[in-house]
Amino acid sequence: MATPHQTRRSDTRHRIQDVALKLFAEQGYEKTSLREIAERLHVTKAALYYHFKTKEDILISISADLMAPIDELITWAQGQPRTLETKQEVLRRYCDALWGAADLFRFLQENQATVRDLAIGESFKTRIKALSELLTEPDAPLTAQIRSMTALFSMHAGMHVMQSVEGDAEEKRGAILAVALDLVAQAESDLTRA
Amino acid sequence: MATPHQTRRSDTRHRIQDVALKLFAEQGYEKTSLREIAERLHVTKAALYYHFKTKEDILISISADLMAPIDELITWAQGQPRTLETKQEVLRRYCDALWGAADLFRFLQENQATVRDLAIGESFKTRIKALSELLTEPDAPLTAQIRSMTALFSMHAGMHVMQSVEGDAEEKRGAILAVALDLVAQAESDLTRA
Amino acid sequence: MATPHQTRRSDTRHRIQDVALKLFAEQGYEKTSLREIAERLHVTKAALYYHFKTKEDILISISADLMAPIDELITWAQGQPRTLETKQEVLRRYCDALWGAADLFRFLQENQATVRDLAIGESFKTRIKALSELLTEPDAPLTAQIRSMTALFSMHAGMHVMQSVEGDAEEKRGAILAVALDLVAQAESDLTRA
Amino acid sequence: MATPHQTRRSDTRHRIQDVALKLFAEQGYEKTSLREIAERLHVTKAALYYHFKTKEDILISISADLMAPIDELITWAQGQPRTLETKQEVLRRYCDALWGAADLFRFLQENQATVRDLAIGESFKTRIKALSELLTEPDAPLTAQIRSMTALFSMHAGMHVMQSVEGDAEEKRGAILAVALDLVAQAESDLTRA
DNA sequence: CATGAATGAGCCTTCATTCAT
DNA sequence: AATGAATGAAGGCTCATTCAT
Repeated sequence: MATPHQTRRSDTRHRIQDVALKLFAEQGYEKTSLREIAERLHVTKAALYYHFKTKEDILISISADLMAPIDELITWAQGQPRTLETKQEVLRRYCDALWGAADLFRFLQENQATVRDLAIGESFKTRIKALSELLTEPDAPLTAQIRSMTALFSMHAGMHVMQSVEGDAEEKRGAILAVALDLVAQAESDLTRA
Repeated sequence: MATPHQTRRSDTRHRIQDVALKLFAEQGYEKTSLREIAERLHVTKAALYYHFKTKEDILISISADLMAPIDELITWAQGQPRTLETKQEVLRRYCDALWGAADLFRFLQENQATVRDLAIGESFKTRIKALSELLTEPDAPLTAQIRSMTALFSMHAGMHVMQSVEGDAEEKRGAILAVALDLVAQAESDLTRA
Repeated sequence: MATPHQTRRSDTRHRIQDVALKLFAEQGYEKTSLREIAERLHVTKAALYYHFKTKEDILISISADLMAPIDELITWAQGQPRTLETKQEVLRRYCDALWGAADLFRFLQENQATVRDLAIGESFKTRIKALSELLTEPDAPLTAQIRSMTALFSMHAGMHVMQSVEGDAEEKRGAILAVALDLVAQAESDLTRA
Repeated sequence: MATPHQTRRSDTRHRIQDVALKLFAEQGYEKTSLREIAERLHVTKAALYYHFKTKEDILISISADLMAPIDELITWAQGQPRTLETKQEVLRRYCDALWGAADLFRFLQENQATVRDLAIGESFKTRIKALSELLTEPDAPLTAQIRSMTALFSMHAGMHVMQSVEGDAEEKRGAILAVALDLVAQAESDLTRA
């Protein structure tokens, strides 16, 4: 039973984030103007600036919130032995994280050119690198490395691309994960074979 | 034996296309202004409008030129039996096409949000769909379909992402292709197993 | 024996005035935003509006406080005989007043365009006029009038400009005053010569 | 008989400069918006940006044009012996330059706070310093230095302030110059006396 | 084949100010 | 005595596009 105050307190702030992310994901970052965001919320542009310093700041705040699970995942994984089982658990958890913040990740993937010179670009790149380092060793055979990276990226691609394929969403997600798990397993056997 | 006129005529046109594609790929479509393109070529913005009707038209013309190999590939494949061998040859040729027009495909991948409501968006989507239909059957098990799509998209991703992995470019390209070929092979055996 | 309340009450008010004057003098009136003033004081903009009706009102209140000595000087001088000795004493006292409220006068001089359509513009102009009438007669020869005005303005200019000249601050101030005193003396002899 | 082309060619550019300087001088730099300038010229804001890169650029271009005589004066004077006669000639010419670009100098004086962090601020400061070095020696007695600087600044002040004094404009200008000339003469005799 | 000049729409951002609490 | 939230107006600037020459 939250007090009305507390509830309303950051209400607008959250609504801005929600609408912004929705529009950013739907239309792209540059094509979404602050005017549009403001209008959807029935506030003025200036109101946005009360809550956020800049347009980019809105995005940063969204990312900071939604990226947290990824960070936790990375931290957790770094404390685990680098076994196949760990790697597969990383993928499973990453899959959850991805689907849990689908809009943000869709945005990140579809706006790479834009994101590249925004602050969150570097921040995202860093996480991807950390993840890929958890899945593969720098001295592994090339093919193994590529299988691992493919496992990672197939999940990114899978989120939006597979919409053309018919089937239940949950089922598809499961299948995507299964393929990814298979890929790291193969990568692992590349290692022993080499 | 082209007339000097003809030669010079397409010269500027081509230079515009080259510079535009370079900038589109480097900075993104929206962040590249016609002013910038014109300045690099030491002509005025108005000159661009002599050669192209709109900004988008520049992109369309580039795409029309560079997409031709893909169309040929699709046409060729549609006349072949849908065997594993054909599918793998599709991937091999697609790999060539991708690396042959790397800037364009990099652009397409990094500007999806933008491209989506440009004419070339639909045009590209159509080709991807045609390709994926060549690689997989709609009634195939989900996992097989996903493996095929992953084969396709891993090559897209591979173009830029693998730059962080050390190794000779040609070698990496070979490895990426090998993994993709392997994926369709697995997809094929999913079929027989089902 | 001020009550604690009273003491604290004017505390914030004064701090606002201090910070505002400092920033106005440093950066100019328009380039100093209320946000900036508020931030320096670790209060909100709205707090400023508790103490002052408008931005201009802050300036007016500052000016009202710091201009008092000038008013006293004028009142005093108007009761004196219009001798050279009086005029020189006016300059001496004006010099004190100027240095005593250096920030304000620096602000007034460096923001003339702005000040012109603020209330204090007129108020300042009135005082300058009063002062100049104390130093010179309307029917005096042109040169005499100019010497008197120059005496006045040289002190304004002197405050900031002479910082490039090396030397002890007090010494410079003395020299500036000396030159000014000399100028009115010359103005006076212009009179008798005419 | 200029060709219509040549005449019209930079017509707009010049008209922008004229209107801008007029408004800058009348209202101040910050209080003059590009919208206002554009409206007076019956063009759009964007047209201004065709001719000038930024608002500040308009000012810079104006200053570059109107400051030329000052630069010439400085160059000339630096090639002359540093006699009293030279110094007085400097003042005479400076007086001409000042009245010839009265709007610009009025602007500079009334917008010092603003000008300070504009490019032309430094540029103006440099010239003033050059001029003052022509009029006075760094090792001269303080009073002499102040008299020289006062000579210089009295002319600045004189341009606008003396409007309150009645009398023919030309006559007033002559008187102001006379007082200034007198001041450097006195500065010079301070030297020999010391 | 290309330019010079201009436009209209729109963008992000900042500001002084208000008002209920 | 002060704040949190919001507003309306405006500002400088950039962009794709047009058109007469």
